Amino acid sequence: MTKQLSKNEQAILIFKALADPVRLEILHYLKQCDHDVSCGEVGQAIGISKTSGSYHFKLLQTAGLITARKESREKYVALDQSTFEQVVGHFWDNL
Amino acid sequence: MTKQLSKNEQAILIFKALADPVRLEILHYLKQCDHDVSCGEVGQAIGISKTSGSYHFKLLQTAGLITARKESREKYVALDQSTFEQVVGHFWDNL
DNA sequence: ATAATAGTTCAAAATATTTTGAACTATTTA
DNA sequence: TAAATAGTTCAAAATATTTTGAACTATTAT
Repeated sequence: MTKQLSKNEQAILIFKALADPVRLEILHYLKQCDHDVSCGEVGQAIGISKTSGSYHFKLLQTAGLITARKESREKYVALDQSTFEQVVGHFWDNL
Repeated sequence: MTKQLSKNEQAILIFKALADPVRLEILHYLKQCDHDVSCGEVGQAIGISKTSGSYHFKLLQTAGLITARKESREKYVALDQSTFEQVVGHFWDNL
């Protein structure tokens, strides 16, 4: 059961997720990929430990900025711009 | 001499500024005002100390989310949506 | 000149976020 | 079955952010 968030709470989640250089690097890497890629690949590409990666991917996922699918051992992630558009697009209206 | 920021650094500054409930309250209050208002008025309205207010107003100002003008003893602040539009509007393009 | 008022600055304390490494689960390969 | 691989979880350590109160500047009012 995932708690239902208000517009503001959701916005804060997204802004927090975006307010970090490592996570922007992740998103930047994902943007260059048309296909979805494994967490390991991304982590290696930007040079972070897998523990740290796990932490950041979870945050991005919770914020709705990436989608993730588990295939056997690996987790494949991809950019999801739609949440951003929805929440940040109407940010000033909802404020 | 204010350091020149990259697009990403500016974006992080804005996202950090927006990733906080107190600062969203400030922006929310400012949104309701057509005129600019004193820091004291805002602080009182949302119930924060003036020291804390000073801290948050500085952050918002640095991020370019508010404008400020000093008139005699008081500092009048107002919403500035334009920076947000410029930086966040092209966020995915610049990423 | 003295008081009061609006806001800033500073350093310390309180909180929150991020990184790290070890131990863990689950899956695949030898 | 045993070893290797991908990722998660946990708690501790390292950092970063936020709050607090006292001391400060500058302006206005008595």
